This record gives sequence, structure tokens and C-alpha cells, in this order.
Amino acid sequence: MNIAEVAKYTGLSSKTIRYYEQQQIIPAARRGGNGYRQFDKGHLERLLFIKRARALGFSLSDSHELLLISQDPERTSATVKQKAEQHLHTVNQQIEQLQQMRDVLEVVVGQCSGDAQAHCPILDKLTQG
Amino acid sequence: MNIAEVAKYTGLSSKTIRYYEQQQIIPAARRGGNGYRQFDKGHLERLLFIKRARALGFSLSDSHELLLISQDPERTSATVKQKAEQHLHTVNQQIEQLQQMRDVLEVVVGQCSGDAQAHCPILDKLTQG
DNA sequence: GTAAAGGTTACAGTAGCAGTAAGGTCAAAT
DNA sequence: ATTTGACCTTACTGCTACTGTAACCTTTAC
Repeated sequence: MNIAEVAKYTGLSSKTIRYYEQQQIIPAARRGGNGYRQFDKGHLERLLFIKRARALGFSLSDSHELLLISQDPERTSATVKQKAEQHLHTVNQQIEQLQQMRDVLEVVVGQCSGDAQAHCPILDKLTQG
Repeated sequence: MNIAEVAKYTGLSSKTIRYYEQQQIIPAARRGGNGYRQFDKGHLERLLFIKRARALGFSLSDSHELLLISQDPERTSATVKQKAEQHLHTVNQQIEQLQQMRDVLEVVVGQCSGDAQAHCPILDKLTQG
């Protein structure tokens, strides 16, 4: 398979796939006589794995680690669970932070008349804390 | 005021303050005979404004725009409100995305025994979608 | 005098790609 | 046979908002 086919199948861009190869997230594809990359089923699976991990918010580095772990027959589910729990914790923190921002934004937006006058509670908030 | 004082007062790092000056987010501080930056009250206020805007999740560029708007006597609250609403929308989208991640993560973490066995529902999810 | 604590510039690195340039290749239409 | 368009390649830059590091100068305290 050429890179564009893989891109279409996985939903990743060709750029992203080349980047993953360069970062050694996936093994380097063998090359055809024209220098084009030739991908196989193994590449597809790894790419989809990475894509799903990224969709759950794991960093590319963590996604890579999880991929390696998944390929290790000596692995334990404890290792994986720990990483997932850690990430879940991070995600929860991010949500809380964003919710706090949202709460403040909603209040000040609700207070702002949004008309032609210069006075604005949003700017007041930013100016005075 | 020297930069370290300003850093302590605003809670920003000296690095960040220099960066903001370089990016022309704040006006360049005048220099003393030794080449050190000398900040005044106006700098403090602008820096705190930027810090508060950043804390609400506005990008540095948006924060800068808001600062300029706040200094414009011709401004209208409508301009500000529109920007804030747009940002609020973005924040809400981010929250939703993260919540979806969290929901999936919670399910698979809950399914994982987290012990010495190799089988792991988290990896299953990443492998099979 | 010296050492610690400040200040300066400049450059590299971070995350995860996307955009662009400057080309080589392939398949189909003319 | 050629041309067109869609593909492929590498290499470099840019994005966000800083932080870290190097190499050096100044101030302050002892």
C-alpha cells in the first residue's frame, strides 16, 4: 500500500504517517524501486492503535509506550492500568481547570450588556481581578 | 522596579516578562545606566491584565487584543462580549472533548483487573477500537 | 576581595504536527 | 509521444508560550 491509501484507511494524514515513521513510532516502511514507502497490515494496525490512543488524549510518547507494552507478551495489565489511571487523573484536572474558566466566563459574559457603551464587566474583571 | 520585583509582584517569571516585552505585548521598559530594565506601575497593570486573561484561557494573542481594546476609549462592550463568547464556546468544546475521553477512560480502567495477567481491556480497546 | 544573587543577550528545545518548496514518478488522456 | 494531474520524496519553516542553558556583566553583602 502507498502512503495515501494508508492515510485514507486510517484517517491520518500522509504527513502524520511520515512523522510517526521518523519518530520511530512505527517501524520504517520498506521502499519500492521508485523510493515510495510500501506499508503492510502491521503498519495499519499500529497506526490505528496510535490513533485511538491519541483520541483518548494520550501524548504521542505515551501512545508509543502503550503500543510497545501491547506488543510485549510479558506485560501485565497492572502496568497498563496504572498509566491509564494517571492519564485519567490528568484529564480530570484539565476538565476542572476548564470548568473554572467557563464558570467565570459565563458570569462576566452574562453581566456584559454587549452594546455600544464603553463600560464592560469583562474588562473590569481583567483589570481589577 | 527591577524585573525580579515585578516577577514577584505579578507572579510571572522574569523570562515570561522579557518574552512579553519582546513580543510587544507590553511596551519596552526603559533601561537604567547598567542596562537593567526599569518597570513602572503601568507595566504592572498591563502584566496583571494579561495574566488574568491567560488564566481565563485566552491565547496570548487574544489577551493582547483585549488589553488594547481596554485601552481604547472608543471601544464598545459589544466587541469585548463577542470575543468572550467566542472563547467561551471554544472552552465548552474542549470540555466536551475531555469529558468524552474521561468517560471512555473510566469505563476501560474500571474493566481492567490491574494485576499480573497479560489480558487487558484497555489494550483491547486500543487494538480493536 | 570574593561570592551570591541579580541582570543581560542569544540560541535551543518542547508537542505534534501543517505548510511550503523543489523536485521525481506514475497513469491516463490527448 | 507528450502532457496533465495526482501522487511520491526530502528538507526546511512555522505554530504556541514559554523554559532551559550558556556566557557574560552588575550589584550587594560579608
